[in-house]
Amino acid sequence: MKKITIGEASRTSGVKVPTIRYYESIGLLPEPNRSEGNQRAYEPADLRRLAFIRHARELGFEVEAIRTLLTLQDDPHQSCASADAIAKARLIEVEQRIRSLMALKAELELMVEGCGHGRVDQCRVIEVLADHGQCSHARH
Amino acid sequence: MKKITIGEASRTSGVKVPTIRYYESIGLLPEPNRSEGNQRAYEPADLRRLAFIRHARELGFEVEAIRTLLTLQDDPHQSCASADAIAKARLIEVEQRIRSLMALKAELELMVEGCGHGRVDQCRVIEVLADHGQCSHARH
DNA sequence: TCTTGCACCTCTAGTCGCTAGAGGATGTAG
DNA sequence: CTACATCCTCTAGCGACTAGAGGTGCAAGA
Repeated sequence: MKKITIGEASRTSGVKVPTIRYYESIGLLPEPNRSEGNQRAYEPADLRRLAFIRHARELGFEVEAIRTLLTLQDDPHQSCASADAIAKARLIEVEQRIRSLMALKAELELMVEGCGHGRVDQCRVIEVLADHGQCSHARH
Repeated sequence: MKKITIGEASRTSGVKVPTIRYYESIGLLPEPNRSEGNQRAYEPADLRRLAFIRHARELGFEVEAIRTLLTLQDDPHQSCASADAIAKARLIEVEQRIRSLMALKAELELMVEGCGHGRVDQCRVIEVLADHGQCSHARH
């Protein structure tokens, strides 16, 4: 049973060293055992937990949501309704965000296309920003 | 020439009062004249500037980008190449964000659909989070 | 054995764009 | 004149890290 240093944990999980320590400080990761020289010594289970956290963060789950998901994972006999609800809520957020970004994209495209590449006083980018009324009236 | 209070400026621009003071503190808005009682007294030009800022923020431009756009607007004889570049960069950011959110949406949908609404140990949501290999290999 | 040099430790403070709250002054309507 | 809303400044907090200072541990080469 070789001990896993924080650096190895970082390399295998793709989570930066200070971020791992941060996760520990906010209680997402348990405090690992320490070596004689007071260095963190992780175990495979910690690496799995770290991978879980990383994946969830990549999917945009907030730390509090991840905290809940982790407690669910820790107790596999519970109903998964909460996990389901958290994922659904995240899905709805993502869908809304996509919609608003699409509207935004349309408006930016209009701005960029309309730019005559001349001087600022003819610039559609500046003009549109200065006058919301010129927008294609995307909801924002 | 009636003086415009910060509250009126807030109502007409839709920017909250503390946010207006914040914009002043970081130099996006000029320091307005003060009334006898030391209250800010805005002028129409300030309201236009505030509207510009708000619109740009809604489009997701960062404060530093807005700072540049504002200096461009202040000097209309400059080339609008910078404004154009800033808007284009923002457009690219938005497009990338949309792409990554679409991938994310697909993965969340798989998770949610796959949830059997039973116990956690059969929950696809938890399972997928725990094992990245189960992803549809969206790039993340 | 010594030394070099990297990885580790803790702690504090900074990032971005606000937002909240304390504690007090001013302005306005009845 | 009294409420009460609005204004003022100032500091601290949010989320999720990130950066840096100042120090210790450890493994490998000379």
